[in-house]
Amino acid sequence: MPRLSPLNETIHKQTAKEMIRDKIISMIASGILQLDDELPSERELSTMLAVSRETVRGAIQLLAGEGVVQVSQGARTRVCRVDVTVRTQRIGVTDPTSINGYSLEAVHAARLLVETAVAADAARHLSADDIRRLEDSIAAQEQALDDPVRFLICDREFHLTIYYASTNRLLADFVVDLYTYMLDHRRIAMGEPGAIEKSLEDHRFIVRALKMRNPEAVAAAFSEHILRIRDTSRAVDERGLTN
Amino acid sequence: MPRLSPLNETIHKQTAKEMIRDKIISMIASGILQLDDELPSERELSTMLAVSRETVRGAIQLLAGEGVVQVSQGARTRVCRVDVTVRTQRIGVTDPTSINGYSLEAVHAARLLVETAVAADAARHLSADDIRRLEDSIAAQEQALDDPVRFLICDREFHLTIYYASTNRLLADFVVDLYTYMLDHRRIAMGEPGAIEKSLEDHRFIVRALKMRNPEAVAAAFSEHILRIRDTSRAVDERGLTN
DNA sequence: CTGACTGGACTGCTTTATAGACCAGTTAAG
DNA sequence: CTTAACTGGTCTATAAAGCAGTCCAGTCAG
Repeated sequence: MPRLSPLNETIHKQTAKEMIRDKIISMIASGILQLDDELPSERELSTMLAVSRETVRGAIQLLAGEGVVQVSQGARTRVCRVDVTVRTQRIGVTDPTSINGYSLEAVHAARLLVETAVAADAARHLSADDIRRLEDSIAAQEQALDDPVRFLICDREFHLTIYYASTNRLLADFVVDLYTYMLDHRRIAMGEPGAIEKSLEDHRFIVRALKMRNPEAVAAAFSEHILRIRDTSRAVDERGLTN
Repeated sequence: MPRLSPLNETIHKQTAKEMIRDKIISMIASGILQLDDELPSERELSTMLAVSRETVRGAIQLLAGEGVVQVSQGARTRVCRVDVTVRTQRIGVTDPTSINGYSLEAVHAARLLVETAVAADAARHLSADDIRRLEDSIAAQEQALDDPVRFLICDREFHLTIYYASTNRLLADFVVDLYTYMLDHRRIAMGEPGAIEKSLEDHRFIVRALKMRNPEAVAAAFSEHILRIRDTSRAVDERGLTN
């Protein structure tokens, strides 16, 4: 047993407070909660998440301390910062070249391998309903060309619809994880001139291939999309190093 | 946001006691601790796992209650049952056709896609040291032909050595997860006549391809290995249904 | 036999989370 | 404008989990 010795791993204790904090942060990072949105009330959250109100309050206090939310007595708590990440927030280190300890290049490579396969599988099982949802998403993306955050929300809807149309839920969940890991980096990358337009173009191309139900074409289109994301990501990193 | 609504997920609180319990169970399930083996002493475990002795004692009490270990004052605690699973133990349901909620077929498909890619990458980066370790493992496997549990321990060493020789740690970790998920099912499958011999043969073939540093050959050999495992697994399931 | 180990038991303490009550500020409907 | 129903802020009492340290009792090998 030379490489793995489970006995020596220390356990990772996390308080309920921190778990709830992370849960709220991930809602913000994924765009479910947007800038200036109201959080559910403390009492609502406590029943939703099945913890006491004190615990919810603890989590919100942490978030307030980090400047992520603005609390004010009598009124609901509001989101006032959206540049957050679950993991980096917890560890306290922000390393733009790695996600959850994995290099960005590793994530790109994994997406290239798995996501194309998942998408190809989705091409075989996409329902008419799914296709309509994808087209709706594209229409929404066209309306969000100058709002990176809103665009990313549509982008998420678009990608997740495809992932969950595949028949292998294990791989779909894995790909969703990868996609979620990348969200913060994508938000930065979306600031690049032309990045949003290019993404939209890729999405249109992917939908066209999906409607033809041609797995190979879908895989190719997805591969191109991911490679473009990778190159943008590399460019941002390069520029980040010279700044 | 039609498919995911993280707000309604209840949080999953797990006490340190339970985490340690699961950790010990997974050591038993993976064959690191075998029948009649002694557990490390409570004081050793507490320093190893960085928790208090009380917590370790709590975990052991849970295990004793489930009949997994036998404690006796003065002497060390011993393993007295090995038919355990981390997940099923916790959920209380045993479904032989699914792992962690994913269908066995999904796991096989995922392995087929990802594991072959990881193995091919490993072929390009395998060190001489790794090759020696693989050959040692094969020798050990030859000595364990009539002991399924011991064989599986060697099998694990063999597979993990290859996984971690690849350059993409994200995919390697993923594949290790898949492999670990399958351990219980493989223990059952190893009872099939000829299963161990076939596996050993596959391993020899894989090592030959690895030594040639031929990624395509390695991928092909791995693919064959996984397909064989899948077929054995299917056969066991079929038989299980007719019983 | 004996001494060094093992698990068993107990105390005191801190931290975390729960449940419930009440106060104070906000907001929108009447 | 008034008010009633919300919101967050505060406080209590209680329970549980975990930690640290100590001492007891059984086991086992030198």
